[in-house]
Amino acid sequence: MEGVELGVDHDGVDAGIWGKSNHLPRPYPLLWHLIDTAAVAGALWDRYLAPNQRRVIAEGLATDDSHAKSLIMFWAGLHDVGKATPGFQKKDGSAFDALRSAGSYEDVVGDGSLRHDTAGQLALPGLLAPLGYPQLVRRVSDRLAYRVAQIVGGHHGRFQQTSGPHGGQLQLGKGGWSKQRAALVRVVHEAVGSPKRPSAIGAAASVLVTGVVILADWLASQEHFLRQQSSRVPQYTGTEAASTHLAALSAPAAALLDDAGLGSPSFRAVRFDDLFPHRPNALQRSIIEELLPVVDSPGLLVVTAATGDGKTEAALVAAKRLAEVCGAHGFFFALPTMATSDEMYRRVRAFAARLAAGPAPVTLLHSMSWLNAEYEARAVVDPGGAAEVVSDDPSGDVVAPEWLRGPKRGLLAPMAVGTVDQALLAVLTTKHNALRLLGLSGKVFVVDEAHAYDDFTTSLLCHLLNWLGAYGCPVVLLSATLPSSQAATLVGAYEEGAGVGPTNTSVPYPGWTFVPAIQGRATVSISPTMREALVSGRTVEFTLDVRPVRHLVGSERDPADRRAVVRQVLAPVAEQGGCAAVVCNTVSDAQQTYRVVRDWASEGVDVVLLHSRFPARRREEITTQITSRLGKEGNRPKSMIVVATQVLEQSLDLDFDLLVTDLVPMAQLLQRAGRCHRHHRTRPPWAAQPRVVVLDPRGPDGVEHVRPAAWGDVYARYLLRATHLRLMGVDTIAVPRAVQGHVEAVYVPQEIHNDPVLSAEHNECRAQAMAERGTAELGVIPEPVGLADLVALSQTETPEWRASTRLGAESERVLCCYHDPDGMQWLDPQGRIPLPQRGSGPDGRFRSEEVRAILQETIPLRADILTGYDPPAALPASWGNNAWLKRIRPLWLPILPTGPGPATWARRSVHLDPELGLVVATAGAE
DNA sequence: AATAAAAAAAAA
Repeated sequence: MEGVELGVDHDGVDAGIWGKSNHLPRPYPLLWHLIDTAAVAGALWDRYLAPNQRRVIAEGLATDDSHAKSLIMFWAGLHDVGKATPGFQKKDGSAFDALRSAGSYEDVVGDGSLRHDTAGQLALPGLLAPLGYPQLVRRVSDRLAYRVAQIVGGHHGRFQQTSGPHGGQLQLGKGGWSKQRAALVRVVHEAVGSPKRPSAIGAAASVLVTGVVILADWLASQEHFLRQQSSRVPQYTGTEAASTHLAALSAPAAALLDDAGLGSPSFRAVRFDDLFPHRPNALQRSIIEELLPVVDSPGLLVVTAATGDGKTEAALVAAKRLAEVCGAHGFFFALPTMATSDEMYRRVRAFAARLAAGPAPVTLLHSMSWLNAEYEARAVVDPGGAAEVVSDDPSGDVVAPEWLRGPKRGLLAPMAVGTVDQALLAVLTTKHNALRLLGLSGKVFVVDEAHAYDDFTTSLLCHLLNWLGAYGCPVVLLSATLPSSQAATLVGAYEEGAGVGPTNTSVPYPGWTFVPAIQGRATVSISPTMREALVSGRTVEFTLDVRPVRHLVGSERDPADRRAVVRQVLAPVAEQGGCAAVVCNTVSDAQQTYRVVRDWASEGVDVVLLHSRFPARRREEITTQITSRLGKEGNRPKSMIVVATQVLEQSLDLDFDLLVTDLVPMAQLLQRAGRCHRHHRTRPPWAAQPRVVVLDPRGPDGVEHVRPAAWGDVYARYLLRATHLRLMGVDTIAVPRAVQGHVEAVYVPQEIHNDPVLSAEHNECRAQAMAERGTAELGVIPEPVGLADLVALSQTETPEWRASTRLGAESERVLCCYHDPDGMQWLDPQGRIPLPQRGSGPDGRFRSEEVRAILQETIPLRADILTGYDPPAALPASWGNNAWLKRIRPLWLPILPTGPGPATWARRSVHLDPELGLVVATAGAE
C-alpha cells in the first residue's frame, strides 16, 4: 500500500481525478459523476423502465428485479472509469498539474489517441476479476467481464471490439492510475450494495442496459445539474461517504427524470365519447367490445380497413389498453411521411390532453419537426409566475419539455408521433441504436399505413418487429388491404422475436386480429357478426371503366390517343359541372395532361396541377387550395379538375365525383379509387354512381398490353400486366368485400405458369423484391436470438448519415436562383429578393425562420437529372455553416428581357413554371 | 430507355 496522499482518503479514491470540466467553475470529481450516473440509472429502473423491459433485463441476467437494479447501477457507475487515465486527465492542463503535484502518477503515457470509452472497455475485464467475473471462458455469452466492458465501451452509442491484443492497453497508465481505477470500481460497487456478479448477461438485455447507461449519463451530465452538485458533494471519497451521497441523490435523480419529461403518464378512466367527438363506429365498437375485454398480455394487433374508417381512433383506444395491461408508458405512433406525422401530432396531442392525468409530453419526430410552428410553440412562463401555454390545448401537460427536444431524445418521450424511419433507425447499425431500442421497447409501437412501404422498408420493419417481439413490446399495425403474404411476413417476424408460433394467422380485410406474444395464448379476431356489420355498413360499388389508350404517341386525332380519351371522359365535368381527378404516373405526364386539359376546358372549370416538383411553398399552397375545396368540410366549387401524380394517393382526404387514373398496380389502383365518392354528399346527376376510369396503355393493335417507356421502372412490368389482366372482364368493384380477392389475385398469383410472359415478369418482380430485402439485410443489426457479440450492432463501414431507411434514387434539394445580366443574384425571377449572403443571427448565422424560408423555395429532384450540370456560381459560402443550407444544390436560371429563361446542360433544358412546376425537357426523347 | 414519392442529417 502506498502512503495516503493528499486528497486521497483511506479508501483510496483521489478526488483530484476529474470527470467533467467544460463550462464548470472547477473540475467535477470523476467519482461523483460515476455515483450520480449510478443514481440516475437506479431512478430510471424504478420510474422509467416498463415492466417488460425490467423483465427482459432480469431474465437476461438470470436474477430477480432488485439484484438486476443494483447491477445496472453498478455498471452505469463504471461507464467513465476510462477517464482515470493519463491521456484523459491531461485534457484539462491545470487539473492535471494539480493532480500530479499531489499524488503519485509517474506514468504519463498517452497521446490522447485513446478515447475514454475505449479505455474503459480495455481496463474493465481486469478490474472486474476480483469480483469474480469470469474472464477467459470459451463461450462468448459466458464472458461476463467482456460483456460488461462492451456495455461501458458502448456508452457513446457505438459498441467496440477490443478482444485480442490492443495497442491502447499501454496508454491506460500504470501505478497510481491503475490503483485509482481499482479504487473507483471498489467504491462504486460497495456504494450500490455490492451486487454479486450475475450468472449470465443476455445480449438483448445488454442492449437495453446500454441504453440505460447512455441515458443516465446524458441526464447526469447536464451542466445545471453538475453546477448544483458541485457544492453538494462530500469532501471525502470513501465508501461510506459515497453510500450516503448515493442515498441522498434519490430525490435529485428523480427530479432530473421529471424535468426531462421521462416518466409514465397516468391515464384517466374515460369512455370513447370522452376522447373523441363522436360515438364509436362498427370497427371501433368491435375493438372496444371484442378485443379490450380479453387483452391481458402484450401482442401484435393488426387492424385493416380503408382510410377514413376510423382506424386511428381504434388504434389509440387499443394502444391505451395495451399500455395499461403491459405497463408500457405510452406509445410511438409511426407514419409514412412528415406531413402525415404533423397532422397526426395534432390529433394525438388532443387525445393525450383529454386522457392524461398529469404530465404526458408528446413529441414530434422527423427531420423537419423544428419548423413545425405548433410543435415549436413552447410553454412560456409569464412574469406573474403562472405557466402559460402558447397553444389551443386544453392542458399544458402535453407540451414536450426542452430536454426531450434535443437530438435523439424525442423517442424516449412517453408519447411520440413521427415518421416510421425514426423507429427503423433502431435496427440499423447506426450510432445510438441501443438508445432508440430502449425508447421504443417501453411503449406500444403503432404503425400507421403499414401497406405503404416497399419491400426494402417492409424488411426493416419486420426486423424491428422481431426485436420488439423479443422485448415483449406490444405493437399495433394499421393497414389498408395487405397481400396475405406480406401480412404473414410481418406477423411472423413479431412471433419469431417473441418466441411464439408460427400461428400462420391470416388477417381479415376489413377487420382485426390480435396475436399474443405469449406461447399457448390463442389468437383473437373480429367476430363474423361484427365483420359483416362492418362490411355491409360501408359497401360501395365502383363502376370500373377500362379505356384502352395509346400513351402520348401518335396523333391526337386518334380516338384512342390518351389525350383524346381524357378529354372525352372529362366532358361531363366541363358540360354539367362536378369535380374530377386525373392521376398520372410521372411528373411529365401530369404536366402534359394538365396543359391539354387546361387548354380544352371551358372558362368556368377550375383546372389545377399538383405533383412533387414544385417549390415546397407553392406545393403547400396548391394542396391547401385543393383540400379547402374538396376536403371533408370543403367549399366545393361547381366544377374542378385536379391533375396530379402519386402525391394524391398519400393521405390527402379528398373527395372526387369522378376518378381517372393511368394503369397502376392493384394496390395503388384501389388506393386511388378511394378518393372517389369518399364522403356522403350530393353529386351532379351524371356522377350519381362512383366511377373509376382506368387509362389502360395498349400497343398499336389496341389490344396488346404495353408499359409506356416514359414510365421507366416506376412500376414492375409484372404488376402492371397482372393488374391489366385482372381488370379485363371486371366492370364493378364492391368495396370492401371484393378488395382482398383482387389484391391476392395480383400479388399472390395462383396460376401464371400458363402465360410465359407473365410468369417471366413475375420472376423478375420477385427477384427485384428479393434484391431489395437483401439490400435491407446489409444495413441491419442481427436478430436478438443468437446475437453473440454486441459489436455486430455497430460494426459497419457506413457512416451515420449514410444509413438509409428507404430505397430509391438519390434525391437532391434544388433551389432555383436567378441571375440577371448585371450578375446580380436573386431568389425570385422578378429580381426583388436578393439571395441572402448571410444570416441575421450572431456571426452571420442563419436563424431558423431564415433557413425555413429558403427551404420553402427548394424543390426535391432526382439526383441523376442533375448529372452533368455545372452550376455557374456557388451558393454563398456562409450557407456551408448551416446543416440544412449546405446541402442545397443551386439551379441558376437567367433573367432575360423576356422573362426567366431555362438552364441547359447535357441534353436537358430546365425551367420553373409557376403553373407547371419544374419542367425538365430532354432533347431527343419523344 | 426511361423514372413517383417518400426520409435523413449534435450530444454529454
